[in-house]
Amino acid sequence: MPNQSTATYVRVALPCPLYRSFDYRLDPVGGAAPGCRVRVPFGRRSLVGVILESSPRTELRADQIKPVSEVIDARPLLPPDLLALLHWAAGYYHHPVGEVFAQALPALLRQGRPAAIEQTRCWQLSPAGRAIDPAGLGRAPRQAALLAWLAGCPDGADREQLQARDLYRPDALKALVAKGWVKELTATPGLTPPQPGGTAPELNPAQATAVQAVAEHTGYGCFLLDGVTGSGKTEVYIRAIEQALAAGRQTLLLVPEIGLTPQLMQRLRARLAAPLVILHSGLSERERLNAWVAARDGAARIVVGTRSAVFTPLPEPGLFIVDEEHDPSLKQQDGFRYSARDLLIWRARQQDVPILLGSATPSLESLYNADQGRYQRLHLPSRAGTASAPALKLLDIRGQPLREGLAEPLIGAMHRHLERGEQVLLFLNRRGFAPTLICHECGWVAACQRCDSHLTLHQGRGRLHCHHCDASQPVPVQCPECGSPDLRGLGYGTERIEQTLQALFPGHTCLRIDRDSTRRKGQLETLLERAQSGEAQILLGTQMLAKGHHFPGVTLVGILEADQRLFSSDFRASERLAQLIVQVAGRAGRAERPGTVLIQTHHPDHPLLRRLVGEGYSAFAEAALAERRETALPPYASLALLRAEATGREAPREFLEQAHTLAQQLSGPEIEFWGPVPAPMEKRAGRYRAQLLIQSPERAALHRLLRHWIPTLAESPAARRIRWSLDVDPVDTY
DNA sequence: GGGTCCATAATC
DNA sequence: ATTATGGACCCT
Repeated sequence: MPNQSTATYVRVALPCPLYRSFDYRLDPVGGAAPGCRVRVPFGRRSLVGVILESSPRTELRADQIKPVSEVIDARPLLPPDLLALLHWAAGYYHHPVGEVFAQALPALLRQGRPAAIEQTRCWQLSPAGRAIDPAGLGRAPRQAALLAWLAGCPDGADREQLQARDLYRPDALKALVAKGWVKELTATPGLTPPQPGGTAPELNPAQATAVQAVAEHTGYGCFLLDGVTGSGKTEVYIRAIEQALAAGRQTLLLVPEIGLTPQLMQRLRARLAAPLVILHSGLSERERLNAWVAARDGAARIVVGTRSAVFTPLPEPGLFIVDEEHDPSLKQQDGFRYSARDLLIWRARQQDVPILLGSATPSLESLYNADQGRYQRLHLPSRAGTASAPALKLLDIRGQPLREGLAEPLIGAMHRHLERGEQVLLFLNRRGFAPTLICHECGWVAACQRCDSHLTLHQGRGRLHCHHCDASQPVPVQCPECGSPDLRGLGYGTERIEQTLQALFPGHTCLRIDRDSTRRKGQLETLLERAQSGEAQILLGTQMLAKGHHFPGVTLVGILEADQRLFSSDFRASERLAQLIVQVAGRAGRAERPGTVLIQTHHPDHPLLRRLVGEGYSAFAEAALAERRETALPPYASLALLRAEATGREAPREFLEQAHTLAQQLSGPEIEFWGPVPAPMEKRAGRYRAQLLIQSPERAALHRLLRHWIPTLAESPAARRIRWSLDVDPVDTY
């Protein structure tokens, strides 16, 4: 008998919100190993699930069990190490196993499609086609449109990309190919061919030490690579990846979801002669599957991706890296709320692989772990002889006259820097013209119908916009309450500051970089280019400006609004503010010209702010950690947050009250509860939200409670009536 | 008698 | 999540 298996029952993870797996009979003898997908009947439906384990026996009676209808994978789709990771993650985040598995797989695999790279046809402009002016094809507008679009795609475009722009016309493409203007290629998309050519810079001693520390390490080790912008973290990554490549090993690099970090990608491509795939939210499902399969089969030697890439199987892992490890986007904010950083650390330990956490502003958690000796700290000082760290200064604006939100000393400093031919960057984390529209006659304020918030005035578009639910309406001509036409914008957004700057600095060009000015594809790149070329001297922007991009000509940074975050209800707000200030400061001053950072504040005596400005981020972190210790907050305690929302105001609170009562019965005195309380913005997008915070000095105790509490709660009748979710290790407590 | 609309139960 | 079921309620 060939290949007779003793295992006739399989335990399957199915994509539904249930805290259990389901047993099926495997009729055709031959077996299927854990990690294979199967199609099974489930209720009245048919679902694709993943085999968790197989066993010769089952606890169920024969009439309670159904047969597997199809074994999809002959060999396991997921290797044992990934099964273990997903299993552990489901337990740690107290999330249904089946949903965890579903989230970890590309959509096409979830649907049961084969795990095979599919060659796709793609079309590229030929040299002859490049010479054609699309405007000359008056009688063939489809072809003209295709030519015009393809001119902007040096790598060609595939069917999916063309369809996305409604340009996919088989006849037009055929005609263009026949004329020799377009080439049809079959490509395996995703696997970028190696094209190294960049030169390796000499390592400074700190970089060399860091690279060596990772190189000398065999097996698991967690390294916290802590270095300011410009200290050469990327070079350390590249050398470490080279070592992994030389050892025949794969590298997984996680990045936050910032515009795909074009600068980082360019450097990796220029230096590393190995097949590299990228996994990010902009991929089509086919591209994502191809990249995933290339990684799993070992064809891709380097995998770069955003948080969900932590679930990519790698047959020969040798190095893990988390870039910007403090970045909140590494934590999933809905559904299965996992931390990609924390999961990758677990995975590193399990697979006995070194992991590198990089940041100019490490999270307090990671600094604490380093202090405890769990991570090895590798410090990169700013390079000797080049950029000195920018000087941070607090600008006390209490009682000061402000010109549309700008204090005189800031305006004066801007003049001085601009006159020297240098660039200035202003940071304001508030888009639009004004955060509120108010009636000067009666005090009416434009409020959002669906949220507890004001509508933001966007003057350029002539609309009022809610930044919390995306609702939008035209700006009223007169007050709906009293009929007065005297409606005024209250407060300042980037759009308004832009106008002010144009009036104050008529001789200089100002660029506004925020989500509104970069809505269309390619706009961000264009604006960044104009900033870097020096064509514009004043750069004004939101959060977008804080990450990843260097502006060597900038010598002055103004932070217009720091106070909001100092008194937020979120205990992480001051950590975020400090990280933001340092990250924004890092955009400024390279080489010979050191930067200055002016921070406008009404609270120049705030101890944490003073510490940051006077002594730097490490000193700030030390003080912030001491504060966390005193208040018994993370990393000195473990948190979980139970959230609930519904269309009525009472339902979420009632559910949380019930949940609270149940939890108190299940837990000991070491667990503290805060709430239930309404969320800081109770109504959002038409739903009322409330939350219950669970806090424990002992992680294990917290998890013991959650293990019993959450599945019980999920089965309660109240839980079915409202939307609720559990957030383990929340990064935002609202 | 026959519709719809919800709460409730079950899914190997 | 999805699908089925059983009343309550309302209609011609």
